[in-house]
Amino acid sequence: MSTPGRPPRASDPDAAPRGPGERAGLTADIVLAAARELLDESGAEGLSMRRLADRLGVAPNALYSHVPGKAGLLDAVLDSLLAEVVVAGIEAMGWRDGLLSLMRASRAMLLDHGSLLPHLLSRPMRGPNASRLAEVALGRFEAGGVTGDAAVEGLRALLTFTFGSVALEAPRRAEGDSAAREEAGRRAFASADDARVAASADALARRPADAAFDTGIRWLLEGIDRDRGPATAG
Amino acid sequence: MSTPGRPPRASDPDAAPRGPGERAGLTADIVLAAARELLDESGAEGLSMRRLADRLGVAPNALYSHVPGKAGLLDAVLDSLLAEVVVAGIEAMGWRDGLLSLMRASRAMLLDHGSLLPHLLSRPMRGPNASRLAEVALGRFEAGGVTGDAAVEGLRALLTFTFGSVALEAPRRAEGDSAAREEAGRRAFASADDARVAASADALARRPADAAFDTGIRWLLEGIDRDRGPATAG
DNA sequence: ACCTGAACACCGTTCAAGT
DNA sequence: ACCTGAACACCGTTCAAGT
Repeated sequence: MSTPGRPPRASDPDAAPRGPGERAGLTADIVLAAARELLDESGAEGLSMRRLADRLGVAPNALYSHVPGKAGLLDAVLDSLLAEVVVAGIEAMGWRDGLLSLMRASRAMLLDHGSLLPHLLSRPMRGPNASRLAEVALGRFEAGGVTGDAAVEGLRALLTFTFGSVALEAPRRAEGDSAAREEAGRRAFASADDARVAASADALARRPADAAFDTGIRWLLEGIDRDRGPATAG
Repeated sequence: MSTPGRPPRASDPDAAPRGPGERAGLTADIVLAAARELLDESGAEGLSMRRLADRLGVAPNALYSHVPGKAGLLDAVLDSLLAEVVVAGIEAMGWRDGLLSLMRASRAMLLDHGSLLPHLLSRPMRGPNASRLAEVALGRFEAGGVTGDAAVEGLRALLTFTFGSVALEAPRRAEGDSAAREEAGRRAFASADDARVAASADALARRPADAAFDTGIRWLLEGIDRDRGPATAG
């Protein structure tokens, strides 16, 4: 029971097949929304142009009327995810606590979409939400008396650690059966030829706790704080 | 003028085509060496099973007699690259300088093979050379009075920063015309709605100096040193 | 401008068969 | 045990053509 009027809507399974020239009613926003659905369901590996087109009920190449290509689509998906990174009341926190909270929130979002990290790392981050987050971070540095190039270098160090953390953890979270894998790792380390590795097999195989992330960020913030120069204490 | 004796060697273009059952003379080491050649020539993107088989003069599926699959092959390639990470005289250095040198050397190797980093991050590092490097690092921590779980946590923090650094820099080094891209980034940041981002456009667009890596590692080492407890100073 | 059909040039891996 | 031939189930993207 599809509606009698043409053209048929995209993704309507009852619709008669479209011929060339018949509109499917796609827009860039519809494509982006469907891409995010597909991403949440099956990760970045499952997000292909062909599967996306299939879901929208169009031919694969129809997407290229609304999106510049796969890389550009993933750029848009990533920026829409960055929009969800928000730390309420960050201005009321101390500057170091505020930056820690911001990195925690970014890490949490990225861990939820870990399969997208390779793309994030390989592309320049210039979307509006990346810019907004950088602005918030630079504002917190400023509140702590860190300005100019020092703030940019500090921010880069925090992001380096944050991205490294997600890059190491996301693939392990994506794999199921983590207990069995951890045990396999423990045995592999324990049987190594290297004495200290064998002795620390348990710790080496153990997945890092969230607290280890906080600790690393705090070490960096401490270093940034000290390099700011002791004269500026307020 | 190929040698009259059969079976023809792999990768000999003059050889007559082989039928099923005729040996090509492959071994796992030959496959690994050819994979490293292909990697150096065209990066991880150019390293496909089919291209590798083509180079060796065999059918694509012939590789599966010597290698468990592409992931296992890349594991072996990575471990063979880790074998080249060596810091001469590391025991004579202070423990912190030794660890900094080790991270620098690891970073340099990974930057030279940046296209392999996604695979490194997505797989557990359990090869013999990964183990050897972990042993060296744990030995340096021990020399500094950091032992047990604290040493493992410290090493993980250093690797998190190192991998993050390579993950952010390698894609940008792989792209040519870096001056033009940097200028494009500068303009994008300068025209952002966010005031601090626009004001720091130059610094944000600038590629990080090698010194920024050293600084981040030193901050982490300082934090590790302090958390070791002040009583153990030697 | 938006969409279809068909094609191009690839992937990694598996299965059956030959020696 | 080692290799070939053929196939499966995919990719992203481009080109020409239709309305």
